[in-house]
Amino acid sequence: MTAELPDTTYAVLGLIDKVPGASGYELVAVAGRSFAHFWPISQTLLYRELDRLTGLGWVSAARVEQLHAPSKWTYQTTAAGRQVLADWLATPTPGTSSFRSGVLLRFFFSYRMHPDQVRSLLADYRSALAAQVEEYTAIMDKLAALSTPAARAGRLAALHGLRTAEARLQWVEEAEAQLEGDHFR
Amino acid sequence: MTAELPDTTYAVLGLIDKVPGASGYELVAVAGRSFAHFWPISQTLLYRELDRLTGLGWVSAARVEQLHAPSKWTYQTTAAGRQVLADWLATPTPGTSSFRSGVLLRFFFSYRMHPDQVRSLLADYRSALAAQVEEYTAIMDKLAALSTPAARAGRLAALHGLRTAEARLQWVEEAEAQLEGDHFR
DNA sequence: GTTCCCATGTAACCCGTTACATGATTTT
DNA sequence: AAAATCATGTAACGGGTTACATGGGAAC
Repeated sequence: MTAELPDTTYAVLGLIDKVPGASGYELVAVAGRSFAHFWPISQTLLYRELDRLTGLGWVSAARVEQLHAPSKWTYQTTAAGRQVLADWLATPTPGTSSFRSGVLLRFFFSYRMHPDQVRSLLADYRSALAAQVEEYTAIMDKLAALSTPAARAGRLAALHGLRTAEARLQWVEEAEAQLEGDHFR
Repeated sequence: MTAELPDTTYAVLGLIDKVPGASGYELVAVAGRSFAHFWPISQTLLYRELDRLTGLGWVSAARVEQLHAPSKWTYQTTAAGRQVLADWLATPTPGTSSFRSGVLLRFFFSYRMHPDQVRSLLADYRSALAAQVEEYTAIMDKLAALSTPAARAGRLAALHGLRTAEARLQWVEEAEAQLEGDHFR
């Protein structure tokens, strides 16, 4: 009967649970560094979820005055919030992750492009993927030192991105090989 | 000055260009079978784009009366529409594909779960990925016979999905191995 | 003295979704 | 008689985005 909240709400709840006592501003930064890779949220949205979560009584907000910076609100999960988080984590996940790729969409219509355009589309995709590989590798390196359960989870999440990007780089190779091969048929 | 239309508009435009003379109903079905895997759109949205495209003069609509079924509208790209499509295909793609994964989001908070819950999360993910492998393999098999440029593009798009799903299955293996290994530390 | 960081918020928009309505025709 | 297929559409909602506003303290 709980009106079906979006996963984003639980994402923010989980983040506050993970980083208690952080301000909205800090949470935006942490979200950008952590789960943004598989669950991006904008600043506006995060602040909206903060309001919702306090309204629901799942997190509590406390005003903190600062000397060398503006005053801020800090957040913590309540007992009710932690229970809700645990319940959400226990519910089976609708496995299908939503995915939209502008590259693949264009590639799907590549028969309407000049071969050079297709080549440059693939080249751009390759460098975007290479950047991803760098990014995920850097995250894993940074977390390699830590041995907490949270760090282990983060490392494996990054590994998921890494394996995905690597496989797609391999695909670029295959696609390029196939396109060049067809010139001689 | 062309007001920045969403990629979905061009997706539908490209589809009409690919399957000229199809009805909205048929286009919904074709979209579901083809680019839905990397660019899903609902029926309502597709019909809305049909209105927009005719309004822009990029496609023309013709009423067709049928004997054994209700009358229908059929669509074709105009010369202007084909030009717009070519222009869109020529513009560099903002490489970053948007991706949201409920599985990874939960996994990111897996340190708040019982080990059995993590196991079942991974198991569910594995079977979802296995289903994807089946799906993409089936598409590639179906297109293997055809040697048109469009079929080749579709086959490679499916291969992209296949390679991605395979890599993620491999990741599930790695994740499971790591979780079980940690029991003895 | 301008620019960057901290900190929170408002306004407007629209893409995309789900649910539902309608009605004819063909198949079971 | 019921169910599936063809065919198009309406209504309502909300999640997520971009752009912008504000204001103080710190750094260059």
